[in-house]
Amino acid sequence: MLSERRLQVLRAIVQDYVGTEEPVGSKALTERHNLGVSPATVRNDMSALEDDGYIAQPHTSAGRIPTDKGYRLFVDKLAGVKPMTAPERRAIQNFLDGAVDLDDVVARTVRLLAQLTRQVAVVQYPSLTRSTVRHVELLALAPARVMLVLITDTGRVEQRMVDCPAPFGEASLADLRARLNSRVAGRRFADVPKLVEDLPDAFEHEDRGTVSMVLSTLLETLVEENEERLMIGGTANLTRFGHDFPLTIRPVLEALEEQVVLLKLLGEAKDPGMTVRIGHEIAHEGLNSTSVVSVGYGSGGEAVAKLGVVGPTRMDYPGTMGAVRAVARYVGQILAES
Amino acid sequence: MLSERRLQVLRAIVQDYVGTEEPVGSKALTERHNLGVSPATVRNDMSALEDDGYIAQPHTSAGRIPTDKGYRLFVDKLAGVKPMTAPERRAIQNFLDGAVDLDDVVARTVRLLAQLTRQVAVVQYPSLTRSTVRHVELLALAPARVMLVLITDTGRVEQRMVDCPAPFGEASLADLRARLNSRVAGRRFADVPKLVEDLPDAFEHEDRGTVSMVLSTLLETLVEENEERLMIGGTANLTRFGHDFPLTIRPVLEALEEQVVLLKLLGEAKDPGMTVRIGHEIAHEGLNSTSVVSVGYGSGGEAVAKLGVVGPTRMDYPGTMGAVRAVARYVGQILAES
DNA sequence: TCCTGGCACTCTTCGCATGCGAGTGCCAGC
DNA sequence: GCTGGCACTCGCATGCGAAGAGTGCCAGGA
Repeated sequence: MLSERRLQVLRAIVQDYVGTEEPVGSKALTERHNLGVSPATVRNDMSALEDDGYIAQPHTSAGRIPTDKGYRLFVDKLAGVKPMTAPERRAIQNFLDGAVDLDDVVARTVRLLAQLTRQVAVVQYPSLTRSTVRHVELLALAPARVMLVLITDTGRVEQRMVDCPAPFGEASLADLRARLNSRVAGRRFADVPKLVEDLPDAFEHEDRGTVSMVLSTLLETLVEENEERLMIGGTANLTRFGHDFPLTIRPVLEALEEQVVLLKLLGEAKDPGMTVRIGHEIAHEGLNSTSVVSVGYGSGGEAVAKLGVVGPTRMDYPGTMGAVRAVARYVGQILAES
Repeated sequence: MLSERRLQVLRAIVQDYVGTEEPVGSKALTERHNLGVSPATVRNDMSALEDDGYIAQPHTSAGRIPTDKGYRLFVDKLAGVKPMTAPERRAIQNFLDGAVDLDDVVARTVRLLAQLTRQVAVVQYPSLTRSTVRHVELLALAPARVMLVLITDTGRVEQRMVDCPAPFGEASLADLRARLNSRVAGRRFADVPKLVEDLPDAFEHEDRGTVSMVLSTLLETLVEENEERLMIGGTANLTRFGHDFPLTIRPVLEALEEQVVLLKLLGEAKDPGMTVRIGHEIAHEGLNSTSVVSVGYGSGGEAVAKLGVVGPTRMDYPGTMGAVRAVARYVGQILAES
């Protein structure tokens, strides 16, 4: 077990390194933090921390930098979440309050988060699977062509085209629309399949094919996982990384474009609260030298999607976590109101 | 006026520079292209080209690189559009054919264009202002709350919430829905305002406020310019630029996030055909060392939106133009079919 | 037992001088 | 108007040495 002072040394190293972006030495440490001991003592502590794998030196006779393990300890034990200041909170609220629709909420959230953290922001669209159905609309575009529009309680709208096997009368359509809505409106997506199971039985034989097809399209839309979209912003902040970074920025940009990777990453964070993944804890190669801070957000008590930030492992964790948490909270409020 | 051979020299310089990314000298030129003259002669030609501002040397005793003016001449006079090969065309078609809805078409187009050109691709969503209305749907979510859903002929769906001044009966809603659709379905957006002008008169006095409000929301949605969205992809290709590029990639990423800038840029290209803007021809600082190749696309004869590519001024213009044109053509077909 | 000052050692970084090579510009000759 | 030759200019890589930062270790003291 590490002594109290060694933990303080580690904390100081992380803070200084995040601030200066340069390996930090024993002398500088004692000057900037009053640890009450001499550089030599700190050197001993550092040596111990290095043996335990919390810090490392890029090359002999350079200062130390934290390892992923070091950051992990820092995040778990040594640092809290820095709360937003009152003006910041007001700014967040003002900025988000202007949103006109769901797309706009997401777009504004991304911009906001990127600006606050000066890093890359990622916001997942409210997921379908946890939401409830607000309304299902059916429109006859042609005698044998129906457009299915699904509206969720989070304001999301999905549409699908259905090519019917047989012409489908306006009356049947109205009937189906009414029956469908009375059964599923307000219900959770997960419950829908069972609720509509026997619906085709209520129709004339000639219409059943079409009804089944509409229903299966609806169910497809509900489960369609790759329809989980997300919005990314603040990629320009990647250039703030290092000086070495042609090498490091590239795979990150590539990973960001592969939304699948990000969705998987967000999905893996089981913790309903905040999750921080650091460096090699992220399976995906190319994000190995980045950290991801993510948290669920949602209207009401339950999280419907995630949002977060991607940045260098050398990031201001307390500040980033504070911003992410605050933004998630306000977005939840906005969604609950609309 | 430049002699034929000098134009050939310019063409050779552009081609070599695009290929090698290094300033090209007189000796290398004569070796790689059989111009039929000696390096000394080429040097004289280069000197003349430099005096006219078509090429420049980064520093004394280095080869020449084309200036923006040089690229302009190259694009206008010296190079054609390189057609896609048959396999490439098949690949484009296959890739786009799998799309399920409008979002998917746009997403696939961006990916495709980025891959083909190995540059940053930009695709504007089919613009509302030039489309026609397919259907307007009204849903009562609460006694005094109506959701307006607008469906366009390009498959785009816009929704807006309307808070009514007074409760609005289901019958009135159905009436309004029917009247509205009979008037505007199939009509161009630009014509809608006049078509619905007198619609409130047909309703009871108590409902007129709500009807007016629904209509004005509809009109707002139609003209809302900042709802012109676009999708961007292939930003990782920016890293292929130079070695110097922490400086150059940053403003480009920033400009790309400012979608306003890109929309303005795409909007400025009046030419219905392909437009190429090179370097300083682009007003926006930060895109000064990039070129933009854009073209309109659309279902049927008319362009409904633009798509294009952003890359370094040092790009393969013929190839890029070929890819952009081909993709635009196929996207148009896809939209016409759906 | 733990902290401290001192000291030698290591390694990176920076500045500077040098040599090389690519490329140019110009000129005289064909 | 083209060509070969030649001197000149720079940028770039290389090598060397000094400076500086930081470490590790050790002996001495609380």
